[in-house]
Amino acid sequence: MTGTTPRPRAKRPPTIHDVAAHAGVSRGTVSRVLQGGHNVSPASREAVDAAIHKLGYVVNRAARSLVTQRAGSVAFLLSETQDRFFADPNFSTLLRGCTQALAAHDLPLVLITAATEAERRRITPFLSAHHVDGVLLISSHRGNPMVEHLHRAGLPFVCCGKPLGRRRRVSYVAADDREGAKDMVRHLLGSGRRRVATIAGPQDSPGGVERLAGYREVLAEHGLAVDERLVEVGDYSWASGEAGMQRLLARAPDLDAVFVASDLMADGALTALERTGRRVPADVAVGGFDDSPVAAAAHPPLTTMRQPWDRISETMVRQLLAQIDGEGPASVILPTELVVRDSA
Amino acid sequence: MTGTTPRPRAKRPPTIHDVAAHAGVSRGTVSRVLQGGHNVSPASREAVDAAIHKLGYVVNRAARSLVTQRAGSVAFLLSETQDRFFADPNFSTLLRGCTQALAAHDLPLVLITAATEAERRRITPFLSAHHVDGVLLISSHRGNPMVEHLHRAGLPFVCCGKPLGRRRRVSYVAADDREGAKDMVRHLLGSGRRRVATIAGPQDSPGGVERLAGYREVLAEHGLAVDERLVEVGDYSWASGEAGMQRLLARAPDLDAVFVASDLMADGALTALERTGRRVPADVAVGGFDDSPVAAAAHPPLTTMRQPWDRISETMVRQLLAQIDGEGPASVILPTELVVRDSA
DNA sequence: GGCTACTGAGAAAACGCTTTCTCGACCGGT
DNA sequence: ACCGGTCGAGAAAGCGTTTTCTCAGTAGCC
Repeated sequence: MTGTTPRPRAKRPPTIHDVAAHAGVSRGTVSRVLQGGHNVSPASREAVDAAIHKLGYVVNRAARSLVTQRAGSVAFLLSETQDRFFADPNFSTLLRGCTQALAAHDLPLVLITAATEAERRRITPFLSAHHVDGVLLISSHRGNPMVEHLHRAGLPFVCCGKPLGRRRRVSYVAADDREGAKDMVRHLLGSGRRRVATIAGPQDSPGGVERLAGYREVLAEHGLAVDERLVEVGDYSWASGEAGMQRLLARAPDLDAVFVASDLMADGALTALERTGRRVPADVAVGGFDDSPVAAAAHPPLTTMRQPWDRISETMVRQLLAQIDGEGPASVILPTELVVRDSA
Repeated sequence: MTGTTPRPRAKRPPTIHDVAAHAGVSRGTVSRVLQGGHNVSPASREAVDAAIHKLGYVVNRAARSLVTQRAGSVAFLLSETQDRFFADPNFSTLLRGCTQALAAHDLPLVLITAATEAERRRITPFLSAHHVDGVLLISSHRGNPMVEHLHRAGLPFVCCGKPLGRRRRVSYVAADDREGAKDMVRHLLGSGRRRVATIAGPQDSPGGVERLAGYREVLAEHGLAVDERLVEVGDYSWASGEAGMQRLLARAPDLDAVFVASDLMADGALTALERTGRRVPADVAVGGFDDSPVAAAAHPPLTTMRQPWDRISETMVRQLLAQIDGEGPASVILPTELVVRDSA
């Protein structure tokens, strides 16, 4: 299986010392140039730049970290049940966005999972020891212990989604779930539907709570009493959407629209509707949430609510960098966008 | 600024020096204990352990890196077109698996994307400077420049999937695409089908090539001539599956089975089949590949081929660590598993 | 001309750790 | 007693940066 081929053992990369020697200046001067160079004459700067280029010098981040007391990297911390997030296309979009936003600042992204208690124990020292300069916290379920951990460790962090814990003054960036839900329900009502049901998300997640609240608000706004038989709660999974729809149909066969808090659940709901012979959107209009790939692939394609993931990731990174630079926590809520397809 | 400014000295985390003082030994002894401690008496070891625990000491990785000349982290390098991978559930599984396998070795995973030329230019110095100890390379399209880059940088790396470049002796871990495809086609033939078509993956990806080769092999094995009208090539996307199926049906309306090289394409194919009134599996049997979430959610649920992602990630990490420890490159091919559902 | 003020750049002190190197202590064998 | 050998542990030399601190040189200003 293994033939031992001597891998070309890389010769030591050049150090600041080599650059200094080549440029005929001291190490300190090279460092000053590296830092953007105040107190450096144009001649020196030029000589140093030339030497850097010629030797292919790259700063040694470990050495820099040691003296600056900064890690020079940021963690992307998944403290949610893994499957829920890793399987979620939104997660991928967010991860990609954060990676790229950080890359622009020359900050590598360190991926950390902390779903189980064992994992949390393992990473806690890592975080307290400030092996990263800050944390992008992907989690939202109520009472997440990481929020408290991070706060105590004095580590800057920004949550994705409004945290449901009791601690206030936590920095977070979120889509406007409530407004998004309201827009979607208004859209359903706008097409003349009057018996609008909902399949909400889990009530220990901010999205689940807010989207349901938005649903109720709009019904009230339109003078429609909320009929609790029209409300189901799922867990964002396909199966829970299908099951929820079945229960709704059993309790309220006359419903003519349903707002589902995730596309995956909505796709499940479509299956349940189809099985009972109902046509979408003719008999029942269906509105999803997320604009995930499954929405476009559904039968019929789902009308849904797009979350601004690009802006969310970008904003999270901006907020985190601001905190690392000493600013206080802040929260940002970004608007969602209605995507009209065939289902409503 | 002449007087002593009473700067609120942020309390530094404890260093090896503090531990040594507490334990009444020298710094060297503490370090020896940290390294697993040879040449340390039980008494000293105990004293040091107690001090570490009491002070909550955590090693400073930057300082360690500086002296050991090791980064103490590993990169997960996505050098594929981002969308193709970030949207892929397999990618998430792989990423999660690698993160956890590395965590067991106390190695943080650094996520890096290098899809565009600009990004590649940005990360090349990072890699050549050995800011990571090794790379898990997620890419496969032909002639990926990163393979050459990494080799030149003398950085250990393991590819996910067999690289198609000309350089040999590259370490890689892959699912047995060819055997998997063969098993699936055999399964289709086993249910009595005789006009088995295929929608292959892109022919610049190893999976695409191998799965198509497996298809051809099994047909030959059964004494069936390969009818080129039964072969379509897609790009793994839903849309390309739908379009491919349409073209197949136009060219060969009598086909009674189709082996599709990805579940997403297979789902698209189902839609195309449904539109022409064909029933699955009664009229046409459909076999997918990947066992992605969409497979279970499809109508009907897809029979598919599961890739052993857990074992793949685990094996990749093991191979990488071996290389970092000086061993030569090696390649491992892992078997796939048929998942029978309703579509075939 | 004698101050101060500023600029550019070298010398050197950290930063926290690993790893020699050295040395004393202790052991058994002659 | 003497001697090679082993073992435990302190002293100290770095690892490659950044950041003082210092100082020579040069203006600027009365």
